[in-house]
Amino acid sequence: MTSAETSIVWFRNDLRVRDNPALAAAAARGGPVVAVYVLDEETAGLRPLGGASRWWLHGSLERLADDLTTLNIPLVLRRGAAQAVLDDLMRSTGAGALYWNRRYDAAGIACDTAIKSNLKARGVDAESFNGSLLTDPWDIATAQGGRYKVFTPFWRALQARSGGFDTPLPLPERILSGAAGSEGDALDTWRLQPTSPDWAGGLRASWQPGEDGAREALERFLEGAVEGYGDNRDRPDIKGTSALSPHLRFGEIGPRTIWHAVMHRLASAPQTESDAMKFLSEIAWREFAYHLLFHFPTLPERNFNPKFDAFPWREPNEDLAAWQKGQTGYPIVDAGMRELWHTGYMHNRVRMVAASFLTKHLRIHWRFGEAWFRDTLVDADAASNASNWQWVAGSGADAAPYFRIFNPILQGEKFDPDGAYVRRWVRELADMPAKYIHKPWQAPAALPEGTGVKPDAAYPPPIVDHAKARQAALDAYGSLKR
DNA sequence: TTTTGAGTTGTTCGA
DNA sequence: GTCGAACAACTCAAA
Repeated sequence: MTSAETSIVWFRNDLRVRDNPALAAAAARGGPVVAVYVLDEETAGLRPLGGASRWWLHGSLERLADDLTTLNIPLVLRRGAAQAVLDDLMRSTGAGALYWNRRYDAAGIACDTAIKSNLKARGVDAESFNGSLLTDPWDIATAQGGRYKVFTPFWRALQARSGGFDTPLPLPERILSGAAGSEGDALDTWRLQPTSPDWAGGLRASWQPGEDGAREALERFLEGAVEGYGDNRDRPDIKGTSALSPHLRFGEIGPRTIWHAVMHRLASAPQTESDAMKFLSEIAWREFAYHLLFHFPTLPERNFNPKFDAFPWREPNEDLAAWQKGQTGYPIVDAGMRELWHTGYMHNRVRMVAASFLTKHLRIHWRFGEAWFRDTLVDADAASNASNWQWVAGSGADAAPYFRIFNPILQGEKFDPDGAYVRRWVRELADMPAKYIHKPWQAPAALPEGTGVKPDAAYPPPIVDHAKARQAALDAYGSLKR
């Protein structure tokens, strides 16, 4: 192995140049480095990217290509089955090493394992790293060596290991150039962005994909909203969260960078400790989701709790469409679903209410909600999306007791007290008095001039009655016991 | 092996 | 309006 040999870094969900272990390892070898991103829509079992994710990916790859250029590293874009694409690239560049950061879904693991054993058999240096988690899922185990199924003990175990989290890696030195044989596609030919119709206007206005956007979001959060996070995080009418989720999803920032930045901030602002730890526990929920996905690979498709296989779900019908379009007649639910459609994002509190509404009030299987979120969320993440949907539905790990059914009216009144969030996303209700904003069907027919439902855009009546739907859900869950 | 304490995010009812 | 209890058992994690 000579130092002049080319190394390849296979980028996946780690679209950053800082704190990127695979890139750092390639740079450390001393020879030229080629970066590759493979749009793999062929390997069996890999889930296709949703529309919002494709939009984000386009922007993120553009930024990554720029950042890599400053390091003298070309980003090669190739389309096809990863194994074949990488074989071809290894041959044409004469590379002697291939490095990547791990993924943890079943199909991804199978694909990577096959590629690695192939390369090793040919004497190529193939190595994988942890680029997206505080610790690999197999590094956290119960006292008996098992996997955690309850969050709180997992969180305690994770904190106990926090001294062992790797320090974020610095930006690599500028690389020796000279890689040849690395032609690829032009990004535009992948058509990741919508054209006709162009539905991405709201996404463009809301987000800045890429590593710079990720670091700016973290800095903004640590200078501002982290203080008071514990309470404000539940308020969709307040900018009380970090909005880092899509950046984490694509690996534009890693959890170790976040962990260390929070700890650094705590050193100078100890009064924010409980807020900061609350925030880190949310990062830990993401870790927990990956822990679950790794140890229970069927999490995205099958009930974690098999008892739920007998649950009497209703067939998805026009109620599913009403939910997707934000036309349920429950303002907090509809505001969330419309925020999602417009921006590719929904506030976490509202996600819970909307998900509870689909699975409990409408009794539609969580996998339809999971699929919709996967297509429309810019932060759609196989582990978090599946484990959170199952948590809400009651079939997941550490799930809420089944009788815990969110009341969409109370949730609205509690967490959007003035109705500002509803008013923003449900324009029909913009002039509705706060008293009725979360239950407009109770508003008197004759409201003062200029208030109430705008006549030109009727807001639908509730598609189900809360009390009746709640009872029906309780009865359905009760049937599982027998 | 057995025991014990605990478990993200809530709602409703009645006093 | 406020408050505590009931809602159900069950599984997990650790001693």
